[in-house]
Amino acid sequence: MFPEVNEQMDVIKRGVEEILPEDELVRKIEKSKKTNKPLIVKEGFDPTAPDLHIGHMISIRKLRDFQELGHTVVFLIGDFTGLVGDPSGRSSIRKMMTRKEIDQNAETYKDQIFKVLDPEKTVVRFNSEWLGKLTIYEFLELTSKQTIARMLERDDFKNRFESETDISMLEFIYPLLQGYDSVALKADVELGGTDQKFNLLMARLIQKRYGVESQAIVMLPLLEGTGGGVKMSKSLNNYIGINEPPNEIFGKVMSIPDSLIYRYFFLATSVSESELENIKEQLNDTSVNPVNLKRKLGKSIVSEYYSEESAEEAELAFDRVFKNKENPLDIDEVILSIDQPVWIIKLLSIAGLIQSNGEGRRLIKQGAVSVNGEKIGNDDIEITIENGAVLKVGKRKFKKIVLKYR
RNA sequence: GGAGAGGUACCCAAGCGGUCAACGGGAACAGACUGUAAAUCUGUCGGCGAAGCCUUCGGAGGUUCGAAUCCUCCCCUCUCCA
Repeated sequence: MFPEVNEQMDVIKRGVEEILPEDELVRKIEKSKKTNKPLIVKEGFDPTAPDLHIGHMISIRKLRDFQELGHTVVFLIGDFTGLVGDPSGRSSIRKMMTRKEIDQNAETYKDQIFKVLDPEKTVVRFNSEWLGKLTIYEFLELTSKQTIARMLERDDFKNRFESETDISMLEFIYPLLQGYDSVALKADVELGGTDQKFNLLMARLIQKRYGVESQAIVMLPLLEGTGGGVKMSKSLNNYIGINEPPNEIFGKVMSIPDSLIYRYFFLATSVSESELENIKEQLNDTSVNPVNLKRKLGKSIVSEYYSEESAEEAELAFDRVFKNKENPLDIDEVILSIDQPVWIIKLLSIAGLIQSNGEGRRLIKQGAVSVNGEKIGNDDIEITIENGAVLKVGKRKFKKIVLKYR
């Protein structure tokens, strides 16, 4: 029923940063195959930021690998964490989330992860199910499973402790709670980013102390953001959200630095080993234009979350605007009822294309503004526009004017 | 509880009585070029229908012809000592 152990390991290891300990995972898989029992594979998510980006999808796609091998995937939502309020980030006190907000975010999560995971085979759990029921006695029992000295081995805590920076008690307890999740779920495997190493290892220890078999850990690399250098995150606004429209996803992929093309293929798509090799060769071959690889990358990412047709359309739309410098087919419309002629700056402003008149003047001076393809060279003019006129600011911002008479 | 240091625009970070709407870097935006929303180069990066004026340097007052810069109080952060 299950594939051969080495076949499973080949699938699991692709794109993975580190497996701890690998031989233990192999044993678990052997046992699972022998007894015909799927492994319980868990990953936890914080419900405070429900927008997933392709960086998150690296581990979710790995969950799918496990799922396709026949194992049980548990998508754990850390709602208890959300209810209490995560103190990490030191001084900033995060607002506590309401049950309703958490439930809404959980729904949003499902929409997104089920683009990749099979809803029929995915178990969604909330850690309040067990953490919320712990008595203080049981909680103290949990804290007794670990010592301060061991906790301080974590770099983050160690540095802060040594420099006498605050560590809240709650923060300190967090890894224990997360470990308890693994106990409650009897997790065989937990996935996480490399930044989660400490917590993942802690869970192994907590499980052992509770007499549960320790989970194996599969750590995935963090994906760099669209600007390169730093990791993809919503707060840095360098992310590609999987709920964004296909054109947007394609365009953002086209904006990544060439140096990241291979990494994105490797981590964010399902291309085969041989294709990866091929891509690497092409990148080293100066006669191959990297833009073609980037197009392929963009299409394969869009296809994964939408469809091949959407990907084709996104590519055509991209060429239309950026290669042929034409207007896109679908332009957002703004309905205006204005007196004509109208001052150009004011027009841009009410069309929502500029934040301030100063910005408008600047853009015009820089030659970034056009109306129906005609560049505006003077910020002090009044123009008369007809219905359906297209305003363009910069390379990417378009608005179609729909006039409405009073 | 005691002693110091500091809070400057989206972020980091200069400035320490006028020449400061505030150096520099990053981010962002625009233009050129291109192979694309890559790279590179250049420019912009408080507000006002732009004349001059208005509002910004943790908050509130004060000194001064004039303050981000000096003084007082308050709030917050950090470092060291207990």
